Amino acid sequence: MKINNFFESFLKKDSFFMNKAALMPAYMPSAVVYREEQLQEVANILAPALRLEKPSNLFIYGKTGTGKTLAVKHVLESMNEIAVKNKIKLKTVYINCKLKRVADTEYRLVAQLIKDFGQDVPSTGLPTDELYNLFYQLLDNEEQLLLLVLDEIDHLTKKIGDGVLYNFTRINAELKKAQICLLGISNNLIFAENLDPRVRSSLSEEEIVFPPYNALQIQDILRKRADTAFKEGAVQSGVIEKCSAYAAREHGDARRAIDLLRVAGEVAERSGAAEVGIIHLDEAERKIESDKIINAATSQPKQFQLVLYAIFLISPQKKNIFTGEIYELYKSLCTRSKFNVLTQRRVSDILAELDMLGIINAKIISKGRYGRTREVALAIEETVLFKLKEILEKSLNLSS
DNA sequence: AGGTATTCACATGAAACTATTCTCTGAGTTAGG
DNA sequence: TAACTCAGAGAATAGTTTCATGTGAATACCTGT
Repeated sequence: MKINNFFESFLKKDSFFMNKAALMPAYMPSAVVYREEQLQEVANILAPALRLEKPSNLFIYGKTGTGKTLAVKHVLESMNEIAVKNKIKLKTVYINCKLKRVADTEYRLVAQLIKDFGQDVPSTGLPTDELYNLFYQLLDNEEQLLLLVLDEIDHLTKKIGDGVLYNFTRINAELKKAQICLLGISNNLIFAENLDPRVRSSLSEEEIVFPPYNALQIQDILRKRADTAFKEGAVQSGVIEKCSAYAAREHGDARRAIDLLRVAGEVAERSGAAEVGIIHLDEAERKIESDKIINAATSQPKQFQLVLYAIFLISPQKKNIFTGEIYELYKSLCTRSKFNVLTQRRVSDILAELDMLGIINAKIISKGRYGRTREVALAIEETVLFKLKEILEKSLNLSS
């Protein structure tokens, strides 16, 4: 009954949101603003594709939330439109290499490509070169040009090296009828430096850098999104300004600003406030931070959680913890709760990964005569720590 | 005192192994003609 | 004889282990003054 009442009043109370999708990460606005220059450049470079001449391979750099993906998708879309209208055999494929279990290995990348050509391949069991062969056949059975966008390409090479890219750059030589043009997108500005020189030179025949947005631009972007997302008058004045100031201070990350605004809206709505105010922004920022960390921690495998839990246990007494101490405690935790014990080698890697996730701060120090080790400290707030600790205890079902 | 050499406690790298998931193949089995 | 079943071989992948090598600076050990 109580629940019923709750839903009733939930329905009656009208939401701030008109179209929340406009603040979701997947949203594609109809126009890209403040990226005209880059947009034009991309278009210039890719335009020959419409005449079925292979454009230069293109490489796009820029930090997160600078509109790279958006701009490229826009260009692709309009090229597709024109290609369809004029019956040009141009095919564009967009692949995000970061997506786990979709395109984060060589095999899966090619499998994904084949899928885009309308064929299905098993997720495992076949040799990789068979996939390549199938892909060649599909591609080469008619005269066409493939525009292949590899988003977050740095993740791919970090994980499996640049051999794949080398293969792709060489494909053209083997194709008879079709042509393939590569377009890489990377968040990492120095990504190409540790790439095979051959790959680098052929991959980045052209390069475009996307600069961060400045505060005013973010503000404008934000306001446009907010206009579609929120109902009239739902957002207090000053909120958008503050929100964009936050994001600009970081590094001009528009996505973060948009997330922040959406979460602030949700927070405000849940707390029953009359409109979205500046207080909600602060809370939203905290919530995003803590959600991110809790999410990261709980989605890790059990062994990671055990290591993390060991750190939790030691941290109240000591500020700087060393690998050895963590490992000892971890070992006893394992035996006590009947998990198998991993080697110190592995735990060392796990610590490095926890550091990457931003859950701990690990610094490698030398204690001179007393060896070299990681100096580990927790990187999370008290409140989050408590919550996380509880969750871990439950999921590992150990207490005390 | 000043300079080298040691030494610790891990870090870092490479290769190999394990378990799981999946396909493909061919031998053996079954059922229908 | 065609269709079916099922075990075994081969792949891809994630997570580890094993073995080998690297490393920064506090100490131990010299050395000459």
